[in-house]
Amino acid sequence: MNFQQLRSVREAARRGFNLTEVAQVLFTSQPGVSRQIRDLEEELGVDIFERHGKRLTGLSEPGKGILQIIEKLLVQAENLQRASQDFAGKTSGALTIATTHTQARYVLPQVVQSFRRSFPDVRIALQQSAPEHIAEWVISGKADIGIATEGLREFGELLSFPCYRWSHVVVAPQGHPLLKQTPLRLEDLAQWPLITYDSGFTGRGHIDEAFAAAGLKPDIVLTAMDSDVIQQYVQLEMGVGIVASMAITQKEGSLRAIEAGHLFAPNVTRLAVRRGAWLRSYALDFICEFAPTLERSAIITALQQDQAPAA
Amino acid sequence: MNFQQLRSVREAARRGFNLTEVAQVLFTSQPGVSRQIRDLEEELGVDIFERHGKRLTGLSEPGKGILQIIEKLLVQAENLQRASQDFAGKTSGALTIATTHTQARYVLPQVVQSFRRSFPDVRIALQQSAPEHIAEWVISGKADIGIATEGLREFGELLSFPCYRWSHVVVAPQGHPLLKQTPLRLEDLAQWPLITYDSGFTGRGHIDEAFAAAGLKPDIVLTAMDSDVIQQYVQLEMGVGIVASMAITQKEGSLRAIEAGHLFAPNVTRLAVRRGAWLRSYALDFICEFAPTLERSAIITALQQDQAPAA
DNA sequence: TATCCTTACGGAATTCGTAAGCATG
DNA sequence: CATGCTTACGAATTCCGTAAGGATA
Repeated sequence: MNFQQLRSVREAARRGFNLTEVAQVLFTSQPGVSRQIRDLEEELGVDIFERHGKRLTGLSEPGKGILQIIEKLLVQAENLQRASQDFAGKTSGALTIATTHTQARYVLPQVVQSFRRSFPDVRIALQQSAPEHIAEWVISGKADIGIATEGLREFGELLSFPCYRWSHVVVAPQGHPLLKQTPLRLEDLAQWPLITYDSGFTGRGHIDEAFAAAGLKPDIVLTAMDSDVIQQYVQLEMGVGIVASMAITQKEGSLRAIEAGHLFAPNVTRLAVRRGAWLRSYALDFICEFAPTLERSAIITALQQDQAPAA
Repeated sequence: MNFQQLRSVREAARRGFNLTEVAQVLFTSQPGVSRQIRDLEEELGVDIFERHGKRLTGLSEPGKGILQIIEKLLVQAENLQRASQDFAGKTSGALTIATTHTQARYVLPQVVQSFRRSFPDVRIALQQSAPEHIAEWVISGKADIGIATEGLREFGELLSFPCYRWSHVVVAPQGHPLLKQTPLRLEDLAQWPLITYDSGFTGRGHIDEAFAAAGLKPDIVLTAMDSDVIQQYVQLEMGVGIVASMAITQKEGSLRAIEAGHLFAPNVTRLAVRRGAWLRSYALDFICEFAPTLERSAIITALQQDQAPAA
């Protein structure tokens, strides 16, 4: 049993059982991968993969259990490397953050900027995608940190912290009748075509809930993943926008914003890391910078728990 | 990085940093071990061990953290082997049970016997020792299962289950005056020289507590780890014995027993396994046989949690 | 001085990539 | 027939044990 064999198995499962692809990812030859897997199967005495003739088609039933263990083992192997780099005083490394557009565009810039000043040798990668994929990236180890408002709490493999609260804001073109309605009511809002986030994004859930609770059927004419896109279409007078308050930068030419915290439930942006993973020292610094309410020691303690307490 | 390097480091820490000894345990040469460790330290860029000149004397500060990760990694490696053996349908293997004399002598025989009938190919090892060592053995992976009445609950690394309750029994030679005292009171007992377990063994704690709570100072003339030894000395009329009820087999010649459940707090024998460890299928069977109140699925679920929930 | 770790060296085993062969969809 | 896995083979590397050297308590 060796690490190359284990990596081959893990990668095969991740890359859809295509060993040619696995070989490329692992910078080795395809026959090499083929043998790594065969050798491991032989040593363990178990077929890890289902085969149709010569092609791998999926995991066998035991293979699923074995893969779980292999993943844990390789996580520890990566932890070992990272911990060592920390102990060796290395200030270089990588930090991959999976997050949504709103965070990446409006919230992270300041944090990233100050982080870069503290750790100029760390390469930062912002992986932007949908909340459910953010969780996936962190769980698989492709991202070190996930930041999103939705979709991070449902996973036992993740450890997530609340970071800050925010509320929604209504945006409308200058001179729009809604701007005179004070205080703004949901009924007023429901009169107009609306533009907001795709479902599952950036607090969209709370928007739907608020309208449903009021027995209103809003006319949502356009949805997007992206606050900028929404505001762009508001500017084109296609409707009234509902966006996260962070997305209002005061510079949006003819657009005007109305606080809507009283209409929709407040949102909490969360930061998630993989349970059992070692975070490089600078990653902890990043987290503390992003969520100053978190204690460094509290994060470390929580990370020790490899698994969620049973319900 | 390879497994032999990791094993060398773990074993060096376990064997008091004597590489010659490590080499013997790992069935390899001493220079080999020396190089494994040096290579790993070089690759990780961290000195894992403290050195005085050429000799290893202890773990470095980073080494402590690194060792923790290595231990977790190697546990997963062992899990992988065991899980594979299960999946491969292997009915052979080993089962090491660390336990106290009382369990090994009076409780386990039936269980072991029936287990042997079900799994004739499994080699069973009973490791008999003091409760604190039992925990140690299970934590280090040298034993699969620990069974004891005391000293298993204090370790976050262990997952322990209550198995059965029992109480103490007073034993005295035939014709002893105490046998007429009905019901038996603590005050009566305190009149006589007593023989019971060493402190930390087999519910001794509850005995001390009971006397202390009653403001009595018992005259404990002899202590032993072992119910047989205690009864032997009672037979020699050196005093009155207090032993676990399981140790009364009805065949002890001239000795008579008196229930003492009303005098001392009841005891619960617990069974412990290492968190995060894979238990061979037959080990689960053994546990269920030993503690029929436990559900197989409940054990598996609990084992998934690698770490104790934070306090 | 006895124990213990490191260095040096050479043979053996393993590893790995290329090329060819064969099954699958 | 194009893609994908296996087998075969040879070169290069790595691994590991023996023997000798040097430090420590």
